[in-house]
Amino acid sequence: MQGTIQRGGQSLSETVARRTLPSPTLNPAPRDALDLLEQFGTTVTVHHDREIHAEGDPADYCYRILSGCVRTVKLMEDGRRQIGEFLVAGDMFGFDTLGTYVFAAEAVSDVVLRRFPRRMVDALAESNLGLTRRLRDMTVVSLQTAHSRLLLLGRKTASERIASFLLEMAERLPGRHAHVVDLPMGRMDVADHLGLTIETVCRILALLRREGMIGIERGRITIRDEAALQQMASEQRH
Amino acid sequence: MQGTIQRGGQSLSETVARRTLPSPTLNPAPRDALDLLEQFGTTVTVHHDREIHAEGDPADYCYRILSGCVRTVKLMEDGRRQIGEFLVAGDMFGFDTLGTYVFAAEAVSDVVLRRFPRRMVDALAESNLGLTRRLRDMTVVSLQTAHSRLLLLGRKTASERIASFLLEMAERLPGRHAHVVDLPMGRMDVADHLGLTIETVCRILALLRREGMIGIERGRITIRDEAALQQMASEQRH
DNA sequence: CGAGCACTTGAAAGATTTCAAGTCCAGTGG
DNA sequence: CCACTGGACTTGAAATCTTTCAAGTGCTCG
Repeated sequence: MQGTIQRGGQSLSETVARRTLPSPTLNPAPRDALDLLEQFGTTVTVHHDREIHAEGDPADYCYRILSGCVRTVKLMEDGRRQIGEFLVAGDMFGFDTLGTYVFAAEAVSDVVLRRFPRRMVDALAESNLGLTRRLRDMTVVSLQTAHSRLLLLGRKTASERIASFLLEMAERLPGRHAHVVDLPMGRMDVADHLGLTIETVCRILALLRREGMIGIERGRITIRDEAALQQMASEQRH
Repeated sequence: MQGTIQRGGQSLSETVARRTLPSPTLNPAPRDALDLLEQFGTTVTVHHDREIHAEGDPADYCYRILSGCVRTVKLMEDGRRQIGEFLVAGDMFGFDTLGTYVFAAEAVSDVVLRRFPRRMVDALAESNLGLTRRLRDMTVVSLQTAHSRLLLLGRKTASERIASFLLEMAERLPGRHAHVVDLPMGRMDVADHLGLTIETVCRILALLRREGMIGIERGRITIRDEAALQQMASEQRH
């Protein structure tokens, strides 16, 4: 047993704030097709451990993360939990969906989101090929990430999973130093992402610390020997 | 250690056979946008255990399976292997890719494929919104499937994985009787798909047999007590 | 200062894996 | 036609990795 869920989950505390367009130039020819969505977005804040959307909800909105960290969650009847991914500033979610969400999204930390009505996104995509392609590419990248995680969960050892995870977070989390990783999520979240128990996560981290590969201070990990970590991660051939 | 790979993997033994269009009606308004691809397809045969495409290959082709079974494979340096999914008649693959394939595709059994040049697919999608949407939906479904597998690999026990697998195959494999499952893949493939060893797969199957839930005869599994299997699979809440 | 929660660590229990033999066929060659 | 061989599949026993069960520790907050 693990993964007692503290789903707070009622309503978003919405700090609605309709944003003005970046620059009222004549033809702003967006660098990124996704910019087209911007004007239809609303900024909302979701607090730590609150639900953004539930699994099975009608998929009415898509989101881009402005700040903070989000987890996608699948739950089993008995409480076992799998966190599919952690999403951070710049990441988008809610686009890869047909009808209803197939997993919940929850705020790991306090989170600021840009929220877009799906019908807007769909309508825009209908008429804008660039956007359509962009959305498709995003989905494809997600799919490829998921496949890498299948390998991690199916075939890697606990140490390999932790090492992989730390390296991934070092790369993706915003931060001044690439070697200082401020983990927004707790150990339990890490465990439920890597298919381990919280105790195993702690023990392996302690092991890595004893080996001098990392430093640990209150929710902050310092990577001391990246090469050793990379070796331990046993990344895939390709 | 597991997963010694017998990748045969040189060339496709191509039984090229350009197909004529189904019916030369005036405006055949396809029921399925994917039918648009049909005329650009080539039929090829790939034999048992041969590679269809390697991981890292330039993604020049997409495929639809006409008959047989295909596995998608990710390999680690030391030979550990993860089979992402088994694909059967009607399934498509090679569409969810950007540039190069991120996993290999191999023929589990002798396989007949309809092969489409990617540049054709891309070109058609460029001008046909229906096709674009269809491709996107396919990718989304794949992504959702992958997320369910993350839960299976991350949180389910060996018995639960095997039960889930059997039920899934019973549903997806073509066959007269839904309760008679002719598995095209060997135990090792099952193991590498479910993140187990071949011995564990055997033992759990034997267990299910002793419990009267299934029958086993040479590559054929008979489902004797579907309800019990479903219970054992502990499917997700939603 | 005390409570509560997140995180650690230790020890025992368990689920799978690893190591080792078989068994069972299907196909081969005598 | 039938024994033989090799590969796939099974099964047993010991070894391991992780988990489970149990206590701490150490912050943070009230």
